[in-house]
Amino acid sequence: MPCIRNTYTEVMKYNFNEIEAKWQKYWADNRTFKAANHSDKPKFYALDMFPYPSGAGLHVGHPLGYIASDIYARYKRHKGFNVLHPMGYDSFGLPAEQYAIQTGQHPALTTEANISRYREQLDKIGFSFDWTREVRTSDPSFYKWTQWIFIQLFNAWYDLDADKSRPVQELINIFESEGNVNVNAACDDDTQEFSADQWNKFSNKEQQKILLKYRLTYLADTEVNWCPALGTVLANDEIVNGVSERGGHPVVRKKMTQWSMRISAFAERLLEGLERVDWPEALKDIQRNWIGKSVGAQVSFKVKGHDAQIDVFTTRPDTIFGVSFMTLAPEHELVARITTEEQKKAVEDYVEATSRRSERERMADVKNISGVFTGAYAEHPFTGKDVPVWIGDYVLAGYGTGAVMAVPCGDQRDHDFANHFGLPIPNIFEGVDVSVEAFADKENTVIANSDFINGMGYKKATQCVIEELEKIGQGYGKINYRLRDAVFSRQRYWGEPFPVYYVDGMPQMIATEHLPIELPEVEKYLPTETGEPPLGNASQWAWDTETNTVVENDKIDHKKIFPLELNTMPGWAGSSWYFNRYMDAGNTKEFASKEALNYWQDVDLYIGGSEHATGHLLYSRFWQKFLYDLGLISVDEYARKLINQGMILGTSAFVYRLENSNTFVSANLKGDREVQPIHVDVNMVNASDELNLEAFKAWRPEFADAKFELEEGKYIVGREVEKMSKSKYNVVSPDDICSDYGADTLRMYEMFLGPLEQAKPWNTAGITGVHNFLKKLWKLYFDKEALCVTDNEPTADNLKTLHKTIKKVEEDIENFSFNTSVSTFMICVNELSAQKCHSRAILEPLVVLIAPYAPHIAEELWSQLGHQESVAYAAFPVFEEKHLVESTKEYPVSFNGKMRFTKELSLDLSKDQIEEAVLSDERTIKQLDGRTPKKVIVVPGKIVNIVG
RNA sequence: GCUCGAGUGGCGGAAUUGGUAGACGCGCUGGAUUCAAAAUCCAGUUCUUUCGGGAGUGUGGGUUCGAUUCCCACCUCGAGUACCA
Repeated sequence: MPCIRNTYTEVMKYNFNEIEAKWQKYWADNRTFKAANHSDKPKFYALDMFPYPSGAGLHVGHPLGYIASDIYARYKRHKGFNVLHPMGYDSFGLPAEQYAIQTGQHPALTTEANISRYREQLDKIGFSFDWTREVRTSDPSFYKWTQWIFIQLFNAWYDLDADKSRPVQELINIFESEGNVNVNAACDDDTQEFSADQWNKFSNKEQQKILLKYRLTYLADTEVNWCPALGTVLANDEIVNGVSERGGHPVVRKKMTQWSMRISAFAERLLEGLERVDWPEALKDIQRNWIGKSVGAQVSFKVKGHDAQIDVFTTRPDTIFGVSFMTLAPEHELVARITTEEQKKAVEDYVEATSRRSERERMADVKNISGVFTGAYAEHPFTGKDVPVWIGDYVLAGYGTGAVMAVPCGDQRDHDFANHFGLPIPNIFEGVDVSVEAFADKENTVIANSDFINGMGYKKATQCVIEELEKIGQGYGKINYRLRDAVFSRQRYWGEPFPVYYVDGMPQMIATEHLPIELPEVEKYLPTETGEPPLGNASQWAWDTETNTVVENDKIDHKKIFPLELNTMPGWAGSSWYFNRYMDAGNTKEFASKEALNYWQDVDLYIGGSEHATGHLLYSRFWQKFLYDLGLISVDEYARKLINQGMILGTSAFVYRLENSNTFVSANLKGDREVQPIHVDVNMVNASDELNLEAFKAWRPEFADAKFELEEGKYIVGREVEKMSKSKYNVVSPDDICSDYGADTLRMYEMFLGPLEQAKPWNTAGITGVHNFLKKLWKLYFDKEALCVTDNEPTADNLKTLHKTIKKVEEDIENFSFNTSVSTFMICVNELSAQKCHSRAILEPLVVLIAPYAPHIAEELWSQLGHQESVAYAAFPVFEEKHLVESTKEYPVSFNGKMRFTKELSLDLSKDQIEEAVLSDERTIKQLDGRTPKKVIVVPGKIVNIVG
């Protein structure tokens, strides 16, 4: 028979599992967090970077940012805002496809399963997401619009005069009436000039080819980063240290026909926009760096004996009289043309040798200087002197013009090259020795031996040289960007298909009303035997222009039925605009309605990792500006404020095996002995770093008969902070924490670990502090029997504690200093417990204060206090200064800046009265030990400092 | 190499515009309660000390009545980038 009394007291315990399940169900049933697209309230859009749903599930590091944004979103609801706080999945990607290759399981199935698992985990943490707006990038209803935006990009060009994107039809109109002579557009470098007449006479195919040179997404032969192991190309931001970011596979340069995005057209605006957003300075720096703006000049050198010129970009036109040779990249198109007979063999060998070297090898030996003389000479634009033309792999084909004017006295690489090959190093600097190293200090430059710019500084000389170059038609001022156009094709299956088919080799867009073009079924997810992307395996992947449907490949007749594009879009396609989709996620007619876009405008708070600095966060800004240019959205920077949450690191545990034995030595006994550290699962180690020996023996067969050297009967593991990962056995799952301590404890502990932006190690041992705090909070409301909240008038101390807390917590949330507000709550509850406060006037506002952090316990307490509605929309308590007013101050009294004692004095006292009171204190007399103070500093309300 | 950022107890970390360094929590020590344990509660916990004090926020200097905070130089660690002309 159950014991009634016992059950009754059980009820009054803080039963977090029951409470959390109850309120999670309540929120879901009542759609508590569904946001309306119309409201009298001010709007607030709190966004998290949506996750890729991996098979491993979430570990405690993942939700950190989500918890922070959730606290902020909940806080804003209390503050009377209409809050949009959505979540979704970036569900196209490599892992699901790699898994499909291994198992044959369709990526859609694994993705679906992973999403369910993620959702389950997220739900357990009690987020206030509006799930009615969920998006998945791999869902046809979503990627329909990704394809739609792609078509808009195809149908647009960049007008540099207007500095915005415009429809291609307008460009065609210009071509028809005046050719391209007056067009100032972002286009391919090899675009030739033509008149209206010429344009009108071009064949349709020729016209299409020319237009591709202008379109914002275009098909072109490009040098790409080919990763053989992954069987696909990679963008620059997907390569780290010369190997693929995912998997660390080698990457080689390869020329391929690929879709590219003309992001370079937006370089200046991407730079400028950074000035207007509240993003971390470090992140802005990374983007600025990546865009890599440099101001200088383009200079043309005629090649002697050839009808050719070498264009170079230089940031130091002022040093043009210091040129003693030129260097071309080995891949430079002029190399073959201008090389003399005598040098031909050497040059060809060198070009051949460098092309065979991988990117990584080239990077690895930057110290080795290599190059070959072409035998050709260029003509200095001012002096007319012969300038020998060399090739060398320190010049990159992909930057600037792929050629440099070498000024060995002013550039260290040129200096090294000149030294190595015995080339002259003419000095054009006043009072500087350049025999040992180059002089690159612009600020202190005084030009000499340089004709019309002698005696000038860097700035003036630069300006003069550019003017002179323009006069003789051999150069002009130019700004160069490091930012390259982004390759947009991937030779993969699990990505958005392009809405593109090919007629006579030219890409054609499928009309938008026929979107989405859904991914076809394939038997194998590997490239075809002929090396085509996986979509080449699809038997039904052709476009019928009459029925406007996807049909069988064998029907292709190149008259009415054409082959479809075999590449798919990269991972960053969907994430480049998803934040706009949340504003109107269900819309089937538009990517989002005008009303919704106008109402929500932009993201007020965006939280995510800084690893997306040069990928997602740059591409999405580019797409936003493009959509803005077309008038489709009303803001050109989509995220006002961005915070990078720091990574939560794992605390790995190690055992130490003696070399060539099966004996494990406790951490403090290893001494100088040769030991091999081995990761052990952190779940087998307790809070005191003590290893569970039985669990360890059972962990793996080879440890079954392990022997141990123990200290005081215990095996103590070594600890090290590392990235949290399966292979390091240091992963902690939020599910376990939720079931052992509850979601509210998890949320508060994650915040309590430290500042949001900072990387910090996870250590489950510390969680009891936060958990105990919640139990203590609970006890303010319940004694053993029942609710013990009274209607008694609060005391002055009660009010002081409450209002101190309101003030601090509000400031902390506004400053995203969530760790300190958790401390503040602890202090508050400690004080109220000591005061034995059970007054409703205090405890009710306290529930609202803590609700953003610990929403489940807050809902339960709120309802126990008699409220029928959710606490989620209760007004945030208002701080009242009057409760904090003090009449006295505990003054710290310092001697020469060192605090020695404190003395309580009335705050009404004047400076002189304070000084007198302190000087007459016996402790002062003792400290001074007979000396006379030289000076007494009194800051009323703050400190007293006695000097002498 | 260049560009950022960070160094505070055994640990995670606090400290408004320069004004009581180490809040809060973990861990540890002692105590209460308990048959015992868990749980809970109380006290202590930077180092050093001859118990008067003395030293102390990576190191060395500087500004100031007073510096974790501002300035200069250096050291260490982390991140980004990598021949960018």
